[in-house]
Amino acid sequence: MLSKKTKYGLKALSYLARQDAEGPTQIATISQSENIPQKFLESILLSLRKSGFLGSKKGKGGGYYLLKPPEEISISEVYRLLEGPIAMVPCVSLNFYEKCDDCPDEKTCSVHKLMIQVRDNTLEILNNTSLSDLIKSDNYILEA
Amino acid sequence: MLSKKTKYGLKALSYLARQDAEGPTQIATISQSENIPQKFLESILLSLRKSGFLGSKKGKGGGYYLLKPPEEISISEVYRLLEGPIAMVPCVSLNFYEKCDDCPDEKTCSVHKLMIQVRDNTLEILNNTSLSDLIKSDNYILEA
DNA sequence: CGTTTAGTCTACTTATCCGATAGGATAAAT
DNA sequence: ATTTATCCTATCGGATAAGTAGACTAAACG
Repeated sequence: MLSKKTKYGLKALSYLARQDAEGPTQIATISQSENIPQKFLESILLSLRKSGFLGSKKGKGGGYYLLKPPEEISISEVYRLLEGPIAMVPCVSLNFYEKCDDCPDEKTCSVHKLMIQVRDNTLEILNNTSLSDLIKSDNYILEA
Repeated sequence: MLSKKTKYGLKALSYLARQDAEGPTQIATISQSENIPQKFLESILLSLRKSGFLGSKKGKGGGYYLLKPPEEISISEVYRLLEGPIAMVPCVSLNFYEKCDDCPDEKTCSVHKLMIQVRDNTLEILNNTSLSDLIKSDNYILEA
């Protein structure tokens, strides 16, 4: 399940991408437009800033803005920051690998192999979808 | 993230599938072989039985056994029972649909569209993988 | 300067769920 | 009747998610 944090983060980024070069957008504006609790959104935008996705300006006329063009922001990066591993199980995670307590041998684990497939497919989508794809009205990268 | 419950459930089913027609297998046996806490496994097997995946026999010589051949047990069904929705977000779930609190309109939600893609891809894998695929040494249904 | 504006930071609350355990009830075999 | 093994209900601790409170800092602007 996708956390609200990630969902809100993606919606906020989409909102900013749609504003394009309109200058900084305030938290309150995004919060109201996207129905996201303001205080919660604050912390999300903060971590997006600390990871280099967003810039910010304080004081009057301040707010948040994208640091890179939407085309260069891959959803998989945002996902990993806000949600954590893309893999459904730590033992198949590329960036957050952890060995299972059970499973003496990953190679013979039936679940392991299945989850690698799921990971690869999800990764394919998230890697190849950018923020600019998200704000297109039709954003399917693969045919249904 | 896949819950331990689902992971344990899949491993237990795989174990049973490998036993084939050896008669009922006891919880304790599976528990020890697969390193799954016995009491926890009990409740998992119980719900797998109540949903028609497993049969059971009480008393001496009792245990659990598959009610259908492994080829006919789709992983997506097991997943839905133990884990719940396959979709990462309730508003794109086929079997557990729920409207989002935010989002006035799903059609214009950027996250919604992305999550449909992820769901379809994951579904494709889980629907087309059976328990018999899980216990094969090489069980990739799609080329890497 | 000082006031307003808006982001920054720390800490906390609250609720829910996951993983696991306890202990007795039930039913089958011998 | 006794043993074996599943069935069932209840419970518990810890982790995490979602959201809130409140004080702090910095920029603009008169």
